[in-house]
Amino acid sequence: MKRNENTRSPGPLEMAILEILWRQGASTARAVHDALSRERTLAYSTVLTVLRRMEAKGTLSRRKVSRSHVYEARTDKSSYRMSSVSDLLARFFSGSPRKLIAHLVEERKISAKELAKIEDLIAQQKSKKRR
Amino acid sequence: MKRNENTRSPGPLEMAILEILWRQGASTARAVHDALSRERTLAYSTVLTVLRRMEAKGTLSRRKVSRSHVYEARTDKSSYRMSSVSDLLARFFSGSPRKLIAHLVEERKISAKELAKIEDLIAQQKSKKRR
DNA sequence: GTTAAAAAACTACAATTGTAGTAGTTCTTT
DNA sequence: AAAGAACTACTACAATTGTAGTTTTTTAAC
Repeated sequence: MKRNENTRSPGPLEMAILEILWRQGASTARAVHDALSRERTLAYSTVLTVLRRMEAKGTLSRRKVSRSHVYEARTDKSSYRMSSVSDLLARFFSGSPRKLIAHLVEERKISAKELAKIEDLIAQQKSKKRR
Repeated sequence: MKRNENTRSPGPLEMAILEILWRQGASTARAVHDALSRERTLAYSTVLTVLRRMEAKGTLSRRKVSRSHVYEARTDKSSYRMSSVSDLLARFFSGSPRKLIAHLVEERKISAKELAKIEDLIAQQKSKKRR
């Protein structure tokens, strides 16, 4: 296929696993499986396989701790969030944060209280800039 | 595999095709191929295959126009944008638009001029609410 | 030490996506 | 009508992802 310069985003199961690792920090396959099992039914070996693959791809790191392995996300949630926001900006708002904000205040119904908080935020930011 | 309740998001090529259809409206395979060719090199048959698949999946509709087919995105860009924003909110901002806005004003360097425009937007929204 | 439990590794398969070659149809233009 | 051009359809294959059974290895408990 020659799928060069791969930036394919994680599939749903991979994403769920990342989510878990972000939430509970470095975890064993068992712990990940347990967490996933709260939501859906999944064979333990399935989890192992996916963890192994993610490690192979570099998404996760793992280290041996006595009998088992402990997996950890290579990227923290905030980096991931950062690039997700960038993606969204690029894709739908010609890269302009302002346009996204406009979309949010116009399209989502935000309470007056929230709007006030937002105003505060911006005021703060403005004064921060001035200093 | 039994990949039930499929919400798998479009792959990069599919996404690029959607992008093109959104930009130029309903188009023939030829037109899509031409547009794609401006960016990368792709066999015409590749484009045809993907268009056919997207139609099969229901992402696109197509209708015969004389010799060729005209493909059209079943979902417009703004719906797509809407759900992308919802996704992002849910995934990283516990569903709160305010938190996303906070992230934007804090993490992205926004010029004073932009900040002012944003303030206007919010003021407007507030008065709209009052009415 | 032998056995049982826990974990990891190996193997396999189906669906999806990217990619393209090739064969068949249909329209246009002499 | 014959040729050629423009399209579509058919077929195939590799990589990725979801899914899980089976086998092997490791460790803990008799």
